[in-house]
Amino acid sequence: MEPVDIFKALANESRLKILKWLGDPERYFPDGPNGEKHHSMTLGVCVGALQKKTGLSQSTVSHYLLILQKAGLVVASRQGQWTYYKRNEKSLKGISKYLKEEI
Amino acid sequence: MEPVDIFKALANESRLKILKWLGDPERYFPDGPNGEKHHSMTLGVCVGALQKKTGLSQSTVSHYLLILQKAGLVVASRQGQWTYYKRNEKSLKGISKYLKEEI
DNA sequence: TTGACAATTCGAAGATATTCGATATAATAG
DNA sequence: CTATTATATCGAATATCTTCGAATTGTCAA
Repeated sequence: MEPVDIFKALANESRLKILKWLGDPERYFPDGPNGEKHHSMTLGVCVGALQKKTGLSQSTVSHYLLILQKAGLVVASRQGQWTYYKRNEKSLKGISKYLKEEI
Repeated sequence: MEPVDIFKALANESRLKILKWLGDPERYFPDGPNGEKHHSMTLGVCVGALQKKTGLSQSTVSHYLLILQKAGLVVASRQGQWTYYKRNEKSLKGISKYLKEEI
């Protein structure tokens, strides 16, 4: 993905928050989307949990996650009826490096 | 300026190019806006030179430079009838650090 | 002071982004 | 198989961005 498209994905408050939350899911999602405790976070965070935390509609969050995914900033993995999203640390490091060295 | 506004400023191909050019004006503007040689670049690059290189209209470039300025990415200094723009290296380093450490 | 040049501001058209509710698809539980 | 839950896609309204040409402002030289 081109740098400009990555910056477009980052140019939105909610998407920026989602990225931040995905950077430390244990901290930002201590409970599951429906209040369950003791759940694993290795796969990432599901759409419903992100939807609740953003306060946006379900369709908007799904759309935003697609934007982040197309930009390479997150990766999705479907597990049964859930889709889990995690951050792509490499792409974040990459764009940070780009800003420091190529701009 | 908030990170999201900085990313909005970066989310445009022409503005990204302008920033890149301002990072090495001697290389990207060997001649002045009207073809003169041997001109100083310590003040930055004037709007006309950027306008020619982008191919956009003069008003658009002026507008874009204001967006970059509001985001803190460039600083302007008027010198007679010209306005010179230079990069604000500190803000670029800052946003790079933000991406690496706070997101 | 007037004319030319540089830059900014204004007003508007078209394109893209935001955001929603409704609908469709996919997976699971009964 | 059917109802339920999770997510994705569709269609549309509104907002913001892109970009221009025209008008305005600021500066300098004759």
